Amino acid sequence: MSGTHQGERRGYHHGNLREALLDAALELIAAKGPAGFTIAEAARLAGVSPAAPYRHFRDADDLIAEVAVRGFTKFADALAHAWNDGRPEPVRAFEALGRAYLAFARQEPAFYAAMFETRIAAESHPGLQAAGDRAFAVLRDASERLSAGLPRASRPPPLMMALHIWSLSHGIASLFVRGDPSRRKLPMSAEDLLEAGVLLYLQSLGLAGGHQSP
Amino acid sequence: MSGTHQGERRGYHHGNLREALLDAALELIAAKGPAGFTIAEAARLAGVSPAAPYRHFRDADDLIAEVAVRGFTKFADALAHAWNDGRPEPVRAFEALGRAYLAFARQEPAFYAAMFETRIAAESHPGLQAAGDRAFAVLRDASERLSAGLPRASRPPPLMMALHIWSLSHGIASLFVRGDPSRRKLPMSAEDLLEAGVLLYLQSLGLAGGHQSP
DNA sequence: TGTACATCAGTGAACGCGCGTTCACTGATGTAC
DNA sequence: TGTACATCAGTGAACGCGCGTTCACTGATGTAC
Repeated sequence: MSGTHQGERRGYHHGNLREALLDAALELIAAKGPAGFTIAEAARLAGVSPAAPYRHFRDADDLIAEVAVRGFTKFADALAHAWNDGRPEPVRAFEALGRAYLAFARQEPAFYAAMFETRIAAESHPGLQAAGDRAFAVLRDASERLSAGLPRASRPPPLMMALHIWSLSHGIASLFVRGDPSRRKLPMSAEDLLEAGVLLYLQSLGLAGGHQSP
Repeated sequence: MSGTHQGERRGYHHGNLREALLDAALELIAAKGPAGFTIAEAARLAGVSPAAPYRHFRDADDLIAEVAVRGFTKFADALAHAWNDGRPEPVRAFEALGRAYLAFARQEPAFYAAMFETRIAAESHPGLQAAGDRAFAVLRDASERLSAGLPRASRPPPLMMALHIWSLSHGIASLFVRGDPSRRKLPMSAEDLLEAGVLLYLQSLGLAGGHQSP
């Protein structure tokens, strides 16, 4: 994935500037937050004049939106892989999904920040809304599957269930996972906190019937 | 100089510049997000030269941290008022607490952003950590009260319970409540989403036993 | 196969801008006597 | 009560900086014939 790093100076034409700028943006966001990113510095990191990025992106928001789109795509893939179509067993797969959510926030803080901590209007960048929807769809599908195993009376709307789990995961990720100095300490790991929360939630629905999983 | 607010120009000395700068910061954060705030613009809004703020704040982070401290204080008050010491009845009071959480995020988006969407290190500003802790303590105390009413076997650690509710509330607030164009639409109100989530959660503990509250 | 030409992608210089920050200053306010 | 003086709080000019953005340009690449 690194793409362009070793001494393959290609002379006048960079050859892969678009990708190099997206990489640079990730690096800068990781180091200084989404607000610390500038087009000029990304160009410098890519070894290119400050005017060059304008051949590929309209402005900084356009570039960050593209980072967010790619982040959502990776995110959706990671969630789908963890859910694994409900195998080997829906409740366990659902817990794996939660762990994958936090793992992404932990391992890809720059993507996560571009996806959730910027104020770019989804309408202005067409693919963005769709990419976010694809990630959410994994959660919604998983919720539907879990819900289908319940007696009709105690069956909650799967969409609501997905929103609850997403909100809980995002809340834990943004309060406790990020490596920033401003985050506060937890008496347990974020993963354990989320898993306990999800288990209690499912328990109230009659799933995961009360056992404390080891 | 457009004059300050109502003709109370006090001449050379502003008289209340510190407060005026904090107000200006709130206004700017509300309009452009925490990243859009600058000392120079706050000075302009307060009708004062760009050097004046340095008599009161070391730099922009120092000012924003002070906004965050005041935000946490207001937030703690609002939560405590809603919880009302568990009256008239703990579960209902707990739901009121959740509504108060979202109401604050909705009505004071600038405070909320200063509190949760900036990257100021809590250690660098001494009062900040303490102010945040005071707000969280309301939630923790409420959780302790609820937990105390449970049979010892099914009693979860109150701290964990408070962290779950806080995370769920914060997740819903940051994903769905803010007035930004980037937020996505919900098929229900954020308040209803949170209330349903809290009820299901409490239900799993044996509280709020399964009834759908009107 | 070679050449002329079109298009593409990056250059480098320049500009205006707003910001952070410093400095010696000065008007206003408070206080000792 | 008046006056001298100290302290406080804001001024205004200045600086260096990095950013966004533009422009005519030019080297590199692709293609028609």
